Amino acid sequence: MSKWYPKKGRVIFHVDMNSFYASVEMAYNPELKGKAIAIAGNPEERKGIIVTSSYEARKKGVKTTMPLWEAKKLCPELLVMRPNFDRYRAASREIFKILSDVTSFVQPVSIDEGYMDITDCQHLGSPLEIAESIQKRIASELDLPCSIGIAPNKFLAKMASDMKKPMGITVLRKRDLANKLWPLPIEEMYGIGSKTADKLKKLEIYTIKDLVEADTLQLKRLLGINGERLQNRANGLDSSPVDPDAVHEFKSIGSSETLPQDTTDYTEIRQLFAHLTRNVVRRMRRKQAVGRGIQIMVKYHDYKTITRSRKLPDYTDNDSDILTASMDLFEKHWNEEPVRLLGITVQDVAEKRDVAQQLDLFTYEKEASKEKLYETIDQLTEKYGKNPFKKLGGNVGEIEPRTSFQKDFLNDYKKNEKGEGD
DNA sequence: TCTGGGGTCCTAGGACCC
DNA sequence: TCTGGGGTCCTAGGACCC
Repeated sequence: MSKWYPKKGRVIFHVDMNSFYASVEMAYNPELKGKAIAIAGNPEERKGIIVTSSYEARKKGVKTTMPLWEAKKLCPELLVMRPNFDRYRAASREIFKILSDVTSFVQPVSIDEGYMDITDCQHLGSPLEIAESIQKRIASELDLPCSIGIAPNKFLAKMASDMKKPMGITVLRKRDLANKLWPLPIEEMYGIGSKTADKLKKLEIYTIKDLVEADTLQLKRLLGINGERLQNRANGLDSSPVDPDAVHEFKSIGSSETLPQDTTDYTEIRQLFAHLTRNVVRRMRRKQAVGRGIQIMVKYHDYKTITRSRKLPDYTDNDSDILTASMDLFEKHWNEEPVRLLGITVQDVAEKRDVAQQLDLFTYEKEASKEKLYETIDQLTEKYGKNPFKKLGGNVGEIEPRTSFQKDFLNDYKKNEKGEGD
């Protein structure tokens, strides 16, 4: 049964903090205000790239990901600081608290930006008034600047928040598209990076307006399904909802690190893998997560990068499982050339609680009959909603069987659900 | 004097199953 | 007997974003 929804326009905010890390440092130490500052890693460890810089530094040409030496050449008075992630996380929490005071429909997308759906917040004033009060609260209570985009969907809100910085508020309605959006060069469109921009330019598409007017079939041939989506967005169409739960539904947890020098030393490599494993495990435990896919990444001296992965037989959050699988993959695929960076990512992540449910279900087999098992599934379905195993990547019928009993049972289950045969 | 680290999503080929 | 058409899972790589 499909439900009928009244066709009502949404009001979406995109709240974007301005040069976030640098602004947090300025809030901590107001003497930094008005100065050219940058947050960067340690060049001694080959991590000296600009992570964020203040507007004063940007005026001199300092840009994110620029090597530190290059930034200093452009801006000799640049004040450089190491990142203080704990500070940024704390500030982020306070920001999202303020947003949550307006509505529960808040979707954080990174440490310093998020979407809000304020369609049902008329009682708090006009969208512009709500945006102004949010911006003022974040500025007065946290001493941090932000820009806010107001639009009928997430894509336009995102584009709008970029239009006035710092401390801007921009309304982007359908009727503003021709004036405010379409004249922009395609590389400024969210979702178009340098590779896609290059491809589009070969079709003589240089502005968002050109993208609107392009032949859809030609775009699909060039970019696949993404071509169509990009053209829809350029037309101001994006139905994706603001999803407050998305932030909890993480799919992978990884850690990677560049070595101080390229190395072929096996002991050093193993030590780094052990360190990465500890990092990943610590974060998994904090999130009460387990995972079943292990991926390693090896970046060689020449920047050639490979990824190799494997599925484990069971979910795990165990150091030695992860380290063993990683070393195994590494030994199998290392070409003996000097390594610049190593990474480990645990994929197929689920919450421990959900996995425990699956195990509960199958430990039942020890004492119970098939009929009992069906009953259990019914009970769990009732208790947890329509699809209690969603987090495990499928329906009950898609759980991986481990014993012959499970195999039989699942075959029966599938027959009942889908009907038999082809 | 080169180029970090955390993620998500998509594509594409092969294996395997019905 | 001579070649179907789905579907899912697995792996590797690439593009993009902050």
